[in-house]
Amino acid sequence: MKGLNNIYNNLLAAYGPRHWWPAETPYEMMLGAILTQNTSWKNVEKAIANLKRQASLKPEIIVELSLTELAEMIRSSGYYNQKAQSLKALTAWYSKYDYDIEKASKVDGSILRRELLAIKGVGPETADSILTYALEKPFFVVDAYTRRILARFGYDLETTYEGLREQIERNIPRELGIYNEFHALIVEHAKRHCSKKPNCSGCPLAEKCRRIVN
DNA sequence: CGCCAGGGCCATA
DNA sequence: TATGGCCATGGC
Repeated sequence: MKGLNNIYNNLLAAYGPRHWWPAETPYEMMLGAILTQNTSWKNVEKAIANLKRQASLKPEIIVELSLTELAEMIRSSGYYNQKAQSLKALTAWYSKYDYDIEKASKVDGSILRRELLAIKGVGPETADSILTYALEKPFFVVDAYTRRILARFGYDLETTYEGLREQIERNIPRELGIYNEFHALIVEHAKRHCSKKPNCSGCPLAEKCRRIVN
């Protein structure tokens, strides 16, 4: 992936540091990762606002809620029955560490990743988001935007999730800060200039990035 | 009306 | 391993 670092630097220059993830606490970040699955962030914000109002967004309160109550609070995020169960399962996992992100972070990253992937409703993207943005373990977060943008710029990409993640990780410095910003910048850029329809007209970086890659 | 949004699970071949 | 159906709201 020739020039991937250069692509990153151009995105950073264009948009500045994003300082992700948009959440006040690690627990809020983790729930947000579930809620945003295949769902616009706008719909997630309403769900999070409800959880703050009605459960103070505390795991000790979430565990006491019935599935029906929880589902109703997150209704706006879609798939609310499945996601309510996923939030419960994730919270149950977190309880092993006494709802303490510092305790969880003491565990090796690859072990945490296996634990997260064992939770029903947590797939590779959600796991890597939680690892990077809550647990501070660097695993590059691959989402639909990542694949679309890199393909649009002209890279030849691995087809599987793990394949693409490792391909990217081989081509940028293995640093938490880089992983954190790069993924956030990709989302920012995609929302503005990389819709599903291949419309690169109007994208301020399209030409430059294609030159870097080719 | 259809398409899309910061996926993942499950059944099937 | 790679498709296909399913989950579901809200914005456009």
